[in-house]
Amino acid sequence: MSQLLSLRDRKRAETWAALHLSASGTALDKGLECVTVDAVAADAGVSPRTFFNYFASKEDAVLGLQEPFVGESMLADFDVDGDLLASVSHLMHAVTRTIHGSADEDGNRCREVICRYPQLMHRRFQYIVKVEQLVTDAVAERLAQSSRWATAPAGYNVEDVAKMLVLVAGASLRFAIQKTTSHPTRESQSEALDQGMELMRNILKELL
Amino acid sequence: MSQLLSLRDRKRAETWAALHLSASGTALDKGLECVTVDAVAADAGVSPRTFFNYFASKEDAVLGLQEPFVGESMLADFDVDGDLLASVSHLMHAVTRTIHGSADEDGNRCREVICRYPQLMHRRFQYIVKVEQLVTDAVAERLAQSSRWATAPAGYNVEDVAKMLVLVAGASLRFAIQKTTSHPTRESQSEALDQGMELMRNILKELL
DNA sequence: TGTATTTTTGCAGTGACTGCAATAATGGTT
DNA sequence: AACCATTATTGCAGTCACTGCAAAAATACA
Repeated sequence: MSQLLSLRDRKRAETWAALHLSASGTALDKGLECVTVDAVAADAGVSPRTFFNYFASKEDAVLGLQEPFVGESMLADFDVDGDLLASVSHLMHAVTRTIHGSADEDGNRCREVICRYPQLMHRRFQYIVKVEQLVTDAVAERLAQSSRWATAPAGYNVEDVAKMLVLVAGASLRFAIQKTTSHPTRESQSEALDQGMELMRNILKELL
Repeated sequence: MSQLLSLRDRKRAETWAALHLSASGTALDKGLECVTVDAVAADAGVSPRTFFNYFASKEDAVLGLQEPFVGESMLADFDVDGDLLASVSHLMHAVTRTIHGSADEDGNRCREVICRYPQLMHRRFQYIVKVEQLVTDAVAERLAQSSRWATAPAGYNVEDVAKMLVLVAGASLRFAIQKTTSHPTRESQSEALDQGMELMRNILKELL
């Protein structure tokens, strides 16, 4: 188990976690203004300069953000011919989770920090923009292979359709995020996501 | 004409424009890394400290960003019982324009800067989040007075419906923004907005 | 053990941004 | 014109995020 990672990788993971834990903990305990790179680095037992080997900014450390990626497993139950909106929103949800390198227990802590310091949401949105780009590419690839969607409406291409799908599906994701961060309840975010999708359908059915 | 504004207000407007023009001009001519607060302030003939009386950050100066607001005139042709999605997206578009204090001719310059330095888009998104909040409140108020929308679907309230409407309408706005900034054509953004809305309708009709 | 690679670290520097208090400019009043 | 209240500008001193660079330490590998 501990041999799956080399000593180097294990230490890296430990330092990453120590920095993130110190940053988010200090933010909750003493306030975000007390979170300085120097203090966090000292708390984690590394030099301030090393901090930037792990995080591009102190906000990233507080939220434990990492570069998002589209994993193979996430695309497994992506069905172009099924409920496309649901597929896309679930894919976005899955990829969005990859920007949080921390464990699930840490999720509530982060949500609490974001709730107290909404400025941090902005930084998270930056990452979500990256998620949108990644998912758009992945969706476009799937659409291009589908007989139904390979040809887009006149004046548009497959990338446009993918982009629009991601933006619309992203609406329900953002709805779910705003709901769960302003009301830090126990209910899971994927529940909120499905509820948001349902509300969206209800409204749109009336409007189209 | 020049008496409509007091001397103080006129000078303020001039200094604002000088700072913004210097910042965006330097970004285009010499690159964004050459845009420093000191240089911009000197170029505009004010002290560096004064710069921060006008802009909260140097990015704001480059893009000429101002606090968004919902004007009376924007709500004039908002029709709750008509094409609600179109109404909301047009309202969002109108409010989004208020974050750009500069004149229309300056729009292309800013789009060019954003195109060359996509990091700036993030700062703009921060303002768009504010736009979303403002428009959500305005829309919720209108919905509450409407007989059709005053009662939301079970489990949701009017604010939820307004939020979702804004997010969905925002999707077509973001689509239009991405289109026009990656392809800085002459066609107006409101055209792109309507086209995006049309694409969204086409796609959603197939999916609902 | 020796060597190549990666990581950490210190250092010195740039530049954004802030609070504060003095000074100057402006608006309105007598 | 003279006077005062309000508001804007400025300099100063300081904090802190973030960077490039090169030396030193840790790790991997043969």
